[in-house]
Amino acid sequence: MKPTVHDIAKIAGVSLATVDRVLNDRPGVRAVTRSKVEEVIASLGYVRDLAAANLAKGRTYSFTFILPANDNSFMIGLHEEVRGAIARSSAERTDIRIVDVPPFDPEALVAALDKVLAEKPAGVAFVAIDAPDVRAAAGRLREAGIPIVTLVSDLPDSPRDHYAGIDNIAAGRTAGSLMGRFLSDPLTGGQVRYVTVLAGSMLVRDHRERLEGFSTVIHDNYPDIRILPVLEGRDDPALAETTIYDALRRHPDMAGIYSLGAGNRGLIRAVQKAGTPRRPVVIAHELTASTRAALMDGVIDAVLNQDAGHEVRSAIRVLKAKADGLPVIAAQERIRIDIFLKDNLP
Amino acid sequence: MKPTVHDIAKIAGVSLATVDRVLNDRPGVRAVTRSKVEEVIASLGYVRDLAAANLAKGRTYSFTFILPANDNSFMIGLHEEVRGAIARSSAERTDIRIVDVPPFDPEALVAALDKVLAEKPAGVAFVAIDAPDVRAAAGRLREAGIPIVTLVSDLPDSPRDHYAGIDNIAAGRTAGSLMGRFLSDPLTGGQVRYVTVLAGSMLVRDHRERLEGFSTVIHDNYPDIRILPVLEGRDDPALAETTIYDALRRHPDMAGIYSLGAGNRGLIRAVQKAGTPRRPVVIAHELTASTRAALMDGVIDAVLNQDAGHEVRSAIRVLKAKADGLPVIAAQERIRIDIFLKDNLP
DNA sequence: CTGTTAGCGCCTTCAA
DNA sequence: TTGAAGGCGCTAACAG
Repeated sequence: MKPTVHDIAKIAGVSLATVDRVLNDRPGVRAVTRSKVEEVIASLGYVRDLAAANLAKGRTYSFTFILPANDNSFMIGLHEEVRGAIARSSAERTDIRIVDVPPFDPEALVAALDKVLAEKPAGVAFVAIDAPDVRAAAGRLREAGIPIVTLVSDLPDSPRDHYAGIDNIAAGRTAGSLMGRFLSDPLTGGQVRYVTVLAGSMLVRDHRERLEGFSTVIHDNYPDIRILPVLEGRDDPALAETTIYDALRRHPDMAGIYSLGAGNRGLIRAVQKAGTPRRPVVIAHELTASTRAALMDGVIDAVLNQDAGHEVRSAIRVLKAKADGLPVIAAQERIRIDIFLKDNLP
Repeated sequence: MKPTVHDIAKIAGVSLATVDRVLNDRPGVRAVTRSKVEEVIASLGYVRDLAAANLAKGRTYSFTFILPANDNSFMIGLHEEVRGAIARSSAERTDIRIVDVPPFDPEALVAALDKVLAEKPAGVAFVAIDAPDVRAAAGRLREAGIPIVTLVSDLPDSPRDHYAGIDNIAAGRTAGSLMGRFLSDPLTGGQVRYVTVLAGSMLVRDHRERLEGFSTVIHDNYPDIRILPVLEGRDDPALAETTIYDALRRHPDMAGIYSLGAGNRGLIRAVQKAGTPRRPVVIAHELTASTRAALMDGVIDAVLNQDAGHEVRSAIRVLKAKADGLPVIAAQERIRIDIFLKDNLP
């Protein structure tokens, strides 16, 4: 039979209340009493029944998700996943709130973080912007004892408890290897190919990291492939379309395109419209309705994806665990870089 | 405030016990009383607090995992994941037991299933063998009201509640596309290449399905690629080694190898030893210590993987949900076909 | 500082 | 057929 607080109380010769004080290290216990109780706890190998504790406390975990009010498919999907979690909240004893902030706006994010801090939730998850002020605001939350998880975009060198997102350098490297392999023939060789990269903005950390990984692999392993100067589409479909269309007009022999940001709807239209003699190899990020269709149609060759549902569920699990001071299953919380070809679409 | 059994009792003008009888539809309630209570339940939108219910019942979910006592890395890893779940069982209110059976032995599996049936666990997970007797045994479990989940290998046309594993036809197709893309150059063309397939045994459904997917894609999309007659390595490293070594001696110009079963340790040795003028493109299944190392070394080009940890955790979640008659989050339970290149290794 | 007591939401005897 | 009462494991007043 698993030991309970009663067993501890009996053996240690104290009351339930004292055991509870020790367990939740609340004040009001003499040091000797405390250590005696702790000894018994250890000797019994006691582990508290969280479900019972939460029941007694009437506890619900109040978490706040701060999300950019971006209107690209990925962010919309992320919102939906959080709303799904909200729908399940009664069963999961959570009380989740979404706070929208304007995208790419560090000051707005800082303001939101400070406002959330005042509400003292049991945990906060947010899509980070890599700026000193944001780091400082995160520090204030942590000092208040509020667990924080960065979502999709990390905040390195900050006291965040966990990052629920992919390794973007690795993602860029993966794209680079796929591009290299899709373009190179081991039996022939030597012919120079040109590849263009479409980013949202080089100011965003994720995009910089993906580019870095991609460039490294291409330079190191595929000397025949030349990367043209990066194009910035601001994650905007319309801008992406004209940008890529122009590039394909200038370079009708373009061998490949790596789209490392959003706005792929425009990219796809541009490739179709340009009708170059030979379709370029296209690798893009995030599986959405449009990238999925393009994959099926053969306009896109591979999609790298991060599973927004997994990220949200993982963030919640980790926040819960941190709030309770519990360990997490590391493997379960690692967000994979999914590679989708048209053959393994979910 | 969420409604509780007390609210129902008060409004319906009955006692807690009666409400409980209705909730768990136990006998001993007049039809009129029952429907009155049910009405109140519906009108309040009551949902029972599972944690509290389990606490009161002192419930633990007893699950049995029937696993083949195979000694390849994947199966060993699967065992480990189940043991990990057992280690967490106190926190998760589960009581999980592992039953080992000899591999590829339908009769032994049937015997194990029937033995488990006698113990009436709250759920059973097992690695299926595609045979009529096994299907019948599964039927007996289901008739006894025991939820069953197939793990890694499915049992189609059976009453299993859920399959925690990958789509093997899709996996084969994915391997085919990667092979095709890695071997073909869009700018040149026409040159015939030979590819060999190493399977464990064509008697196993997973392997048949992977081969089917692979062949289809190659035939339909890569006419220059010829698939040589399938080699069977019985998932045995030693046999795989000699088989592949011989094949590479006979065909020094072998362009690719698709290893769709286990025993990759031997395959890797053979490729290294053969030292063909040009290394073949190698695609294998399951990320293990040896395939991982081979990926890093460039001996293997891509590994398709199913996450055993995810499969086990998913099986447990689903068994719990089925035992309680609850829905599952479908997206969370879909087992992905992971594609690993050396760049996105976890 | 420590103990007593009454719940949290639900289930389960045991009587009526 | 129904109800009253006690308890699951833990926590939180409120006394002492």
